[in-house]
Amino acid sequence: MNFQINILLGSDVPIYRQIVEQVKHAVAIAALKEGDSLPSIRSLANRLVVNHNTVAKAYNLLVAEGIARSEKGRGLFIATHRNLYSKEELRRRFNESADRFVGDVLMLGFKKSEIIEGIQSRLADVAILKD
Amino acid sequence: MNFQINILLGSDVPIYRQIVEQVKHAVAIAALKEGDSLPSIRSLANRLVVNHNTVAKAYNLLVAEGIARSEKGRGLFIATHRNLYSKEELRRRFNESADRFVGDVLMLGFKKSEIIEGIQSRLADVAILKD
Amino acid sequence: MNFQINILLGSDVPIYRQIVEQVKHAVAIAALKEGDSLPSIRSLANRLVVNHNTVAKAYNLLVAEGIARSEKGRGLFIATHRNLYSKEELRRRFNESADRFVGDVLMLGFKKSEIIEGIQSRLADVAILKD
Amino acid sequence: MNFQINILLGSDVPIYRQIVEQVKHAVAIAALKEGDSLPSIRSLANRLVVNHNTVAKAYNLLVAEGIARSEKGRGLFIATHRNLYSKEELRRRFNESADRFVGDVLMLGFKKSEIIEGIQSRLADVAILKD
DNA sequence: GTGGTCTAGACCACG
DNA sequence: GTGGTCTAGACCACT
Repeated sequence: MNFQINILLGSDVPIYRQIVEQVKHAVAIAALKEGDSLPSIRSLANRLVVNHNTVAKAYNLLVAEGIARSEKGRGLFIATHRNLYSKEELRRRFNESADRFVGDVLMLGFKKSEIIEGIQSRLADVAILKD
Repeated sequence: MNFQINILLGSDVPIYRQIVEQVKHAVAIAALKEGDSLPSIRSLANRLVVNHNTVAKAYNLLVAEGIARSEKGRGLFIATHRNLYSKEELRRRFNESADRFVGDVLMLGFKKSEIIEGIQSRLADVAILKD
Repeated sequence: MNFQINILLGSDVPIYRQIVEQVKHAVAIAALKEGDSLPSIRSLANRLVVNHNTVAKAYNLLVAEGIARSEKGRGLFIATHRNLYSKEELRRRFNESADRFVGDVLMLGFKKSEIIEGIQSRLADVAILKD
Repeated sequence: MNFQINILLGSDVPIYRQIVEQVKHAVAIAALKEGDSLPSIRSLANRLVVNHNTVAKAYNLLVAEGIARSEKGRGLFIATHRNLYSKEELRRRFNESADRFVGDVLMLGFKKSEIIEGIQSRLADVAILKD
């Protein structure tokens, strides 16, 4: 299973949301498919060196959102894939993120060409991606 | 002066950050230029219907980042641009912003090509500026 | 951990700055090292008998200057040192600090030689450190 | 009369205190002697490009501290010279300023030798000084 | 428990 | 009028 979770401790986005979003992303790019199992709470908490309550919170959210389902005593499994957001919602979120990014780096003094190049370079580092 | 601040209450991004980002954006698109004055803390607080400390916090941040300068008893003004950060720090901050952005939008399911296009489109807005 | 903060109420230098300066000083003389935790906002506020927001403001400044890093729900820690500022900015800040200091003590009537001697004597305290 | 006042607008020490301290300093180094006249409020305010109330406040303080005396319709004159501070007070103030300066620049990463050199260089720029 | 955000309201210093 | 500091107390998110 080519599925991996990495968290940033210093980030402003909480750890449990990082986990949720990374699972969502893995589902979106089909790195995780229906029926695939997720690591156990304790093993993942152990691996990420975070409190197991944090992982539990993320898993609860995934279940609440219908992305995963829990089977008592067996673990967590990916549920049927559904489209998670509407097109408009996706575009709105994209623009929100993009505008913050652009504002930040423009104020740092980066030029347009440098911004494009920089993004391309960071994208190149990302391993598993369609396109 | 065609400069306006609007905030979204109930957003997950704190009010003071919304203010900071909008001022940054205004500077980036040259709606605010060196020497321009910002609305007074209390008048802006009044207009946005938030507490004046919230505006003060935003303004403090702008001062800390070298974007504005404060003159006691006179008000806040857009500062002359100076190269505050070292090359490494600039790169670090760029990567931090870029990784956050890339992480966010990849999780939303956008593809590399879409991300590049999206950024280019958002950058078009700031055509007035360098590069 | 031989680290203690004491404040003078009624001083003309604000409480939050006293805290910032004492933490900086502790780091300078290596009484605080990378990874060391700072007292929690509320416990320090309690101990100093000041409002927790005042401590929070001091801690925010330390984070902004890259001296500390905050981990939500865990506490504040001394950050790894990084070269935050550009050469020009470092020089500018040095000169700013130096000019303020020189101005202050010249106005007190100290002579050049006394100033140099005085600084050397204060620097002796931080003998543990570089150079 | 080799007496000059220069103010820093961006400083954290208020303009009126800068004026007071510079007059005190001039008295301390005998650039101003008993009976010397000070510039008129309006002329000084004009020269420094500050509000004349600010100059008036400074002059009031100088009179209140017994450093100057006002003669109605004629202007302000330096009063008899007295020692302004006790030795202990002077030393305490020196150390306070020195410690803040040292703390600041050490945190900026400057080394002891650089600090001494830097101070010497800034002192060299100061024009009128005994020693 | 931790830090982060916000409000309401006060007082001060400066111009 | 301006910004700066501080208090008291609330609520939230995270671990």
